[in-house]
Amino acid sequence: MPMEYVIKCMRTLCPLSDETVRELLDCVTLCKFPRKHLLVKADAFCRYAYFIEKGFTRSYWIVDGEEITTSFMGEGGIIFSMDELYYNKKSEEYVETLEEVEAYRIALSDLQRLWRTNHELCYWGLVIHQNEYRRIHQSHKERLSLPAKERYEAFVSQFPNVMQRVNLALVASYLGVTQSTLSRLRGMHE
Amino acid sequence: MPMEYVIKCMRTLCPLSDETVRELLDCVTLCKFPRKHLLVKADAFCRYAYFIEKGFTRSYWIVDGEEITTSFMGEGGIIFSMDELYYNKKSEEYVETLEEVEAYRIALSDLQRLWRTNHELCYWGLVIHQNEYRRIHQSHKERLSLPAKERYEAFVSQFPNVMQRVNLALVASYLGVTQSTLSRLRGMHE
DNA sequence: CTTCGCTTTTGACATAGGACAAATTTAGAT
DNA sequence: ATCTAAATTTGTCCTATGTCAAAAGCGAAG
Repeated sequence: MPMEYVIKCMRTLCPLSDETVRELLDCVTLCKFPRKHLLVKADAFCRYAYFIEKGFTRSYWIVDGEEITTSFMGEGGIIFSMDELYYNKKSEEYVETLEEVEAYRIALSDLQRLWRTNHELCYWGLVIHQNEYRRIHQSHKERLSLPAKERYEAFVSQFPNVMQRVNLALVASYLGVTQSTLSRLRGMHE
Repeated sequence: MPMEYVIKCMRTLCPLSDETVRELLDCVTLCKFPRKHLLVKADAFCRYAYFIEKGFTRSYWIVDGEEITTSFMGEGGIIFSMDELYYNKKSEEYVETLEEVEAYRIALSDLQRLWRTNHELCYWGLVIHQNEYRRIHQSHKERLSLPAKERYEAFVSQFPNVMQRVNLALVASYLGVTQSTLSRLRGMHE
């Protein structure tokens, strides 16, 4: 059955009738991408969102030539350009695969249409936005109130597997410190 | 007509039929609050969301005795505790009025019910979450990539009227600097 | 097993912004 | 106008983190 894992994740968030799932499946194509593939490019339209069935990605900006990682996304997650989906503008962010990725692709126009016409999917969209909003709000708080070392520790306990799967520099830019500083931080205390 | 301004704002975000507006109005009560009133308290349930018709509020955390302002909200905005609305947990944040506020109050349970039963309102909920998510994501980027002075300048041009309406310390904690630093920053260059 | 390239660690020094306290300005009350 | 409390500015010193560059470490390809 296609989208098994993705659908399971969606159904943990809110109820979706079989009819709704069928509607969604009608709009979806399975794709495979190699490691280091750019799913979304800055300053371009991408036209699709991706439901990750397998693999791992990161989103980042380039500011003054520096990459700033803004999020990591794994199985069950959904990838898209906010600028494009919300405002029909070119993306400001990149999204790249960190491993080989299997994902279900959906046209942004279909996703928008489904949100407008199908209440269940609209509610699911609301719920993922709520969760994401809460998450980013929390990390905002941590950035304002915790010193770098504790932010690192919070990161490790929130994403225990990520440190093994990606290299230091990416996590450093996610935490808002330099790679050297992060290296020193984790050198301390064990 | 009640909720004139609020409804107008909502309708700039997405279409709402008169029937839907009536449904919403049925759940809503007008309230007035004095300056410095706590609309939402941390570590407590508040049970309501507020549509601001007139006035100005701020949300904040208290971390180690320090207040950290996380957002300002004015006319047309909606106030609620994420923890409570999303997860039925006690609020972690405070929300206080910075001026006299007129707001329409709705029970969180009614808001949740409306989102579940009324597609138009659910879609409106999705849109406000999209916008808020985009905004916080952007400010996250600024915090990671801009030095304090430029973040201050970005703040001033984004909320030109806020600096006049609130005192320095609140903006400082919003920007993640101390009051003295912010004072020095704006002293520079004019 | 050696080599080449990538990643991480370490070192020396520089600096933005923090902490704390005092001085000054501003704005309500009387 | 005057007094008082609150808000802002300023001074001094301090620390966490940045910058830049060099040195290790490590893993895949020959």
